[in-house]
Amino acid sequence: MATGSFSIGDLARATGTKVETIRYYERSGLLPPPPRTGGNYRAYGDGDLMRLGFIRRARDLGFSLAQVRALLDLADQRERSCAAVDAIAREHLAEVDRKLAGLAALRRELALLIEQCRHGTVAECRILEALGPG
Amino acid sequence: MATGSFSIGDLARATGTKVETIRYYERSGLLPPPPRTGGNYRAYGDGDLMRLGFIRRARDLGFSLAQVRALLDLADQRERSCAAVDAIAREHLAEVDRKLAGLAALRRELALLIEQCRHGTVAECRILEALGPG
DNA sequence: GCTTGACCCTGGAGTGGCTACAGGCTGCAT
DNA sequence: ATGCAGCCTGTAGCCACTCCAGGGTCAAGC
Repeated sequence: MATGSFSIGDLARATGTKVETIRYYERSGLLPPPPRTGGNYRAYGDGDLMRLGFIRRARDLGFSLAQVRALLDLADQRERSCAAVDAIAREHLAEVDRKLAGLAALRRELALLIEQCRHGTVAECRILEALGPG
Repeated sequence: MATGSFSIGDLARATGTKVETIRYYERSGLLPPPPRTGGNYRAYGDGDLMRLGFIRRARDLGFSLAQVRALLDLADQRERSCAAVDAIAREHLAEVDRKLAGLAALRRELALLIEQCRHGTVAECRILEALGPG
């Protein structure tokens, strides 16, 4: 038997999502528009809870909403090969690796800059110097 | 003697910035509105070249435009201690470290997920499973 | 039955940091 | 005179939300 329906606030609490974000996901087509109560409140069911949970976990792993949409679409075609799912995940991993490398390089430069600070006046500041006339 | 003035396109090429971005910086108050030619073209000088160079290098290091603004303001008060400059840089470094840690953790999780893919059908996909009912 | 307060609704605007038009003007070479 | 690159303004779009105003709804307490 189905668990009774619940409000957007309940869904928000259950998934750690803000109410506005849930409505935004609905506008974006990630969540289907749920039925409404007599007072025009959204009435969600367990399916929505699962779907939103999926979205949140994927978002926490850094997938874009477009990627999440693609993953959700794929999840519905249960007989297909999961190669496409794997491809999305691998592409995302590659992107994360690119970001990590960039951020690490940036960190090195930034640390070097800070190291050179001799704590004098602004006029002789090495940090501003390094950013300066280049 | 001053180098003659040059156009926004020249400034863009010299600094590797898009023309639209330069105009955006002007709107945002990061670059002062330059004098105009008879035909209403922006006429930049060497000072602008240096200032935009500074902005670009700071942006490349990941400073926000608000931080860049603060650094530029500080750079003008040449007699002050550069402690404030140091503080901005250190705060940014800390932020970069936070991002690095988060991204590294995310990478680990993502790699684990992908590793488990047995390349079967979507129905038995471990990736979707891991994102799923949780 | 009435009030209070928490919750829900819609629609619109704002965030950062650009980027991309559309529609028109300028400037220089041919 | 003509063509074309480059410049001008103003506006809208991107991502993924987040917040707000101005209202409607509902359950609990008195």
